[in-house]
Amino acid sequence: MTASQARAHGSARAGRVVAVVGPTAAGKSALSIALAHELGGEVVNADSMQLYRGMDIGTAKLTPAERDGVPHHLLDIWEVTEPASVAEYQRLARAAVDDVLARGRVPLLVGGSGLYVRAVLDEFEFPGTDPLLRQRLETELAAVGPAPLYERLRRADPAAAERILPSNGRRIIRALEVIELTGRPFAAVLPEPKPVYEAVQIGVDLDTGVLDERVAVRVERMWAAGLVEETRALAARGLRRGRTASRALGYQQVLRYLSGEITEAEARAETIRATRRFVRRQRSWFRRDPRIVWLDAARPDLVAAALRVIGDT
RNA sequence: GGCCAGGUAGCUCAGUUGGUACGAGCGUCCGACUGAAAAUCGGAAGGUCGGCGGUUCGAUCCCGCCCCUGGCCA
Repeated sequence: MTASQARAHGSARAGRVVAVVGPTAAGKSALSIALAHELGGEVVNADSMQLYRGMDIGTAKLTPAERDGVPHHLLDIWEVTEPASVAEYQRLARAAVDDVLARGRVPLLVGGSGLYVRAVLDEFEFPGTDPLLRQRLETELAAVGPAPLYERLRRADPAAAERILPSNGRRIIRALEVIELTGRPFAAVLPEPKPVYEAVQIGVDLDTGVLDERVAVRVERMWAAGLVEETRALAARGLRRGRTASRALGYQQVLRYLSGEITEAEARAETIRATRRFVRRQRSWFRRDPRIVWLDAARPDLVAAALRVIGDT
C-alpha cells in the first residue's frame, strides 16, 4: 500500500517503515544493522523480552558495541517486576517510529513478537484493563478451573465463546474482563489487517534443521556467557515476581534450576527444547500474513536481496 | 560359554490373566491467538507389540529356536 492509500484509512501516518520479522535466532538483528547503515535507519525493538532492563544475555540483545552506531529504541524500558503490556508498547513504539520518521530517518521495526509488530503496523485497539477485576478472575480460575468461567462467557458473549476454547483460561479471563469493562462483546478473532503505516515486512528464516542447530549453539553460548549469573542477579531484583519476565525462555528454566527443581543440565536442555517450540509458534503466527516477503537468511546476498525487496515495494 | 533382566510409536517407558494397542510423556506436523504473546490453548500423524516356526477358532501376550541390548558368573 502507498502512503496515500494508508492515509485514506484515516489513521494513517506519513512515512515508510521497514519491519524485520521471523523466528528467533534466524538473524534479524544482524540484518537490521546492515539495513540501518544502508538506509540511514534506526531500530525500533519489537521483541517483548528485550524491553526488559537487565535481560541481556538470555534475550540475545545486541550490546552497544554490536549496535555499531545504529540508534536503538525501546530496549531496557521496563523493570523485570513489571508485567508487559502490548497496549503500552503500541503507544511507545508508534511514538518512536513517528519520531524517527520526523527526523527523516528510516524506522526499522525489528523483533519476533508477532502481536507486537501487528500492534504497531496495523490498526489495533486494545480495550482497557483493570488489575482488580483481572485478579478476581484469576483467583477464581485458580480455584475452580476454566469451566465455570467459560460457561459465563458463553452466556455473556456466545460469539466470543465460540472462538475461544473452553480450556484456555487465559483468553477466557481476558474476554470476560473486556466485556465487564466495556459492556461490549470481545473480538475473539484477529481483525483483517488495516495498515497504519506504509510498510514493507521482511521475514528472515532458515531451514529448520539449520535453525534448530543454531538454537542449540546459541543457548550453549548464553550459558557460557553467564546466563545463570544474570538470572541470579535479576532474581535479586524481583524477577520471580515478574509476571512476564519470569516466563522468558532461558530465565524461566534457570529460575527452576536456582530453586532446586531441576538440574542445571536439565535447565539448559529444556531451554533448547522450549526455544525450538517457540520458533515453530512464531512461524505459525507470521505465516498468516501474506504481506511478509520471506528471505532465506543463509543466502550470501541477503542484505542486497532485502534492499531489493525494500526498493521494489 | 552359563544365569538373570529386557527387546511395544522417532525417544523414554506403560499395558494386555490369549480376542481388533484407551496407551502416556517427550519429539514431529498443523492450527488458534486484541492489554502476560519468549504467554495461553487446541488438533493430527506415527506401532509387522525383535525375527522365524509351533499350539490355538484366534497370539504382542503361551511353547521352541534364533538375533540384539544390559548386568552377573565363568
